[in-house]
Amino acid sequence: MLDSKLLRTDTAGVARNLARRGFALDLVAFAALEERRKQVQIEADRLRAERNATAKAVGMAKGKGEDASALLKRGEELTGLLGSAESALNAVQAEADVWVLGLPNLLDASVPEGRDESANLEVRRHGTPRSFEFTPLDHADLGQRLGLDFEAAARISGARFAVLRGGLARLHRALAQFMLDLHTSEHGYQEIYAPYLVSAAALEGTGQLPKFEQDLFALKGERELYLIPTAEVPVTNLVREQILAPEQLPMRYVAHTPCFRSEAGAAGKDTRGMIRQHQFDKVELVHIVKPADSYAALEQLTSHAEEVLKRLELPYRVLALCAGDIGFGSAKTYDLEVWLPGQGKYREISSCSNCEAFQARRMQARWRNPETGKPEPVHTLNGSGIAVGRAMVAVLENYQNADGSVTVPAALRPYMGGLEVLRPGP
RNA sequence: GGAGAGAUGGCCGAGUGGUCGAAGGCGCACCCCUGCUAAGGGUGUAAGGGUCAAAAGCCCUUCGAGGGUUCGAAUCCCUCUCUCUCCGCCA
Repeated sequence: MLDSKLLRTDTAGVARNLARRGFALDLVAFAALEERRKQVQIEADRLRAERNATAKAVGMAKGKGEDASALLKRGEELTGLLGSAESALNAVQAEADVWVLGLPNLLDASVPEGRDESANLEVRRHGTPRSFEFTPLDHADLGQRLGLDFEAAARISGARFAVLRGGLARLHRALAQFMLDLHTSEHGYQEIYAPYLVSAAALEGTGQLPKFEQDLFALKGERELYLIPTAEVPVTNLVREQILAPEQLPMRYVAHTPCFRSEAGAAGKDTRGMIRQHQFDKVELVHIVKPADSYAALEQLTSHAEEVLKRLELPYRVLALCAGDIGFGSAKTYDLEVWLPGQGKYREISSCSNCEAFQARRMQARWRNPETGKPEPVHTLNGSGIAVGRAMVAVLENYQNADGSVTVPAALRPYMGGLEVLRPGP
């Protein structure tokens, strides 16, 4: 959510910034709505003030034993007027809320111009793609003989699910454990176990609702609950409706959770393999920081995600997403892309974003700024550190051998009971 | 799943229809007193929103949430959520 004061005082500036994303802010409609809201609210406040004063006067008159019938009559009138004024206010307010909640975040000045992913800016590269003396397979072919079973998953759940067996299941677990250990013991994160089912309010806080409901899995039943699309939702919402002391910041959290996405808009994309699934695991990093520190924190968080790839010795590159490709709630995002020999290209494996105060305002997550003495929104950041399923894909493809076996990266061997090579089963 | 109790400010806790945003205490901040320590006295101490260029001021909202009764609701009625206790079941 944008700062409503800024939206009102610098509407043109906001519109210019949002235009970089390709988002057209309708200035005329906004001005009209705002004008209407102002009038209706002033009128409702006025009526309520008079109603309160009248009611108080009734009490005093009765206390003194005076006749209050004129006041009672006026009170009745006011209650009627106030009722309609309030419903008018609620209507305008609801309209304004939907409007404001649908606006994406402002972009940081450093975000490159551009309309789609082709304009993303490569910031740096690490590692060199290995040259193969044989034609590398993609993970789906390779994995089939190692225990990657899409057919079984289809029978159980349908398309876009995977079953992992044996060594592959363990490799998957090893990756998650390795990442958690790295972030908790070397990068200073607190590990979090959080709910996988969350309320609509939590999703509104991090920005998935109201706009992106079609990407979520909602539960049937009386309770309005959704499966989390990322641990960002429960973990960032840890600070919702809180006023934090400056000493509590920064907070750094890491959580390993499954993520559930309906990917409604991605039909036909990446249908092969386990690149795009309805369910996948991710190790997520979240920072809650003072506003002045958030861009330093973004660099730091990104470097923590990169460290995972470095230790796994996987070649990757870092992209600064361009204006048109950046996510709804983010002011600036770096994507990490890992090299996949099977596809012969770099593919997204992590996305690290500074949401500034966008989510904090929606969640009412604040800190007490000692300089002003006032509660002010914190800044929130999140990033994958990293996607477990895609990391496994990258390991399989980059570490494959001519005979269809896969060498276990050195960093993972302690988590695999010392196993050095995953071999195809019979 | 069954039975019961509860939800008030940073915390504890009073308040069952009127001048209550809410007594009292604790905590915290500042000041005074006391040559240290201990004790004492005073003042202040919520969040959100509107108006305003901004501040001050003024106004509105908020006593778990939503609805209702009433001129007026922390207080009465209904629904829901959450917490606690006991029983049952359960990983």
